[in-house]
Amino acid sequence: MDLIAIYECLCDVTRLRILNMLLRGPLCVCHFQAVLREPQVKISKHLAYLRARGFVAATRRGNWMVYALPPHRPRELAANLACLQDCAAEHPVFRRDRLRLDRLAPVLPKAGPCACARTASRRAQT
Amino acid sequence: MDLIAIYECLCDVTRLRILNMLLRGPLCVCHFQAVLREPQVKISKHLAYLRARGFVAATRRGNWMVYALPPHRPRELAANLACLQDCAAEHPVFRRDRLRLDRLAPVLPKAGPCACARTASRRAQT
DNA sequence: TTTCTATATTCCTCAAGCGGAATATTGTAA
DNA sequence: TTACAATATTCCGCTTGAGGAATATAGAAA
Repeated sequence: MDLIAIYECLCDVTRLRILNMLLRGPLCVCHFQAVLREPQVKISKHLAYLRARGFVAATRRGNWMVYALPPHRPRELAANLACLQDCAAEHPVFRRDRLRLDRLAPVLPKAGPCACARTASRRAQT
Repeated sequence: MDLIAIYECLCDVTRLRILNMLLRGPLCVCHFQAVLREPQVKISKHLAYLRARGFVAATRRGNWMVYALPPHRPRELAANLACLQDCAAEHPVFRRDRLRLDRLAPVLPKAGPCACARTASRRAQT
């Protein structure tokens, strides 16, 4: 009954927000930190939780870790993610996260440092 | 963020099975006992859990308690129940519960003792 | 009233998950 | 190498929920 595992994963606000962000596309950890504004350890642990259960996939890119929803999602996961996306569309917290995310990084670059790092160095330049 | 409360409620197999049964219509406690075949205290406590959070409504009918999904369901609850119904259609446990339920009580009578009681006395007569 | 039946509640123990502080790891850059 | 930056892990205290045994309640029946 892996439905239970799915619901357990959806039981936490931080994880919901992470998944909501990932519904837009792959992201690196600094994105989560910048958008969620939660302590690093908290974000890292929830990412580990999701990863251990196969709800997200992680890839290292130099110093950065890129997280994404798994390419092949079982029917139940897909259904519940769709449901979450639906519900999230109305919740202020999720909407705000999406806005912050759009402002932060239009898309994740295919290579090189993540957007956070680039904006940080850009800030340093100006 | 009452989405969390919904997911927390869906985290337990027994509660999922109860909700799956209730998606067909109102039921009394003996139905749950007959179909789920779990200890009385377990069923009662999960019903209390669901009731305390407004996920089911309860009415007394003489000695029996009739449980039902609440008449007016917030959008998120409705969405997730629909999703559950979808997922349940494929899971052996849920399907078996539905079958047992259909065999047990085609419909809940509008008044009088519940079907369990009637079948029990019918058994006693024969 | 007393008794019975259906259901709920209390008390207990146990395991799991959360959050945070501190620390470890891994890759890059100097 | 050494130092640094990004991220992960460990340890700890706390809370919550699950399950079961025993007991309580509420209504019907005798």
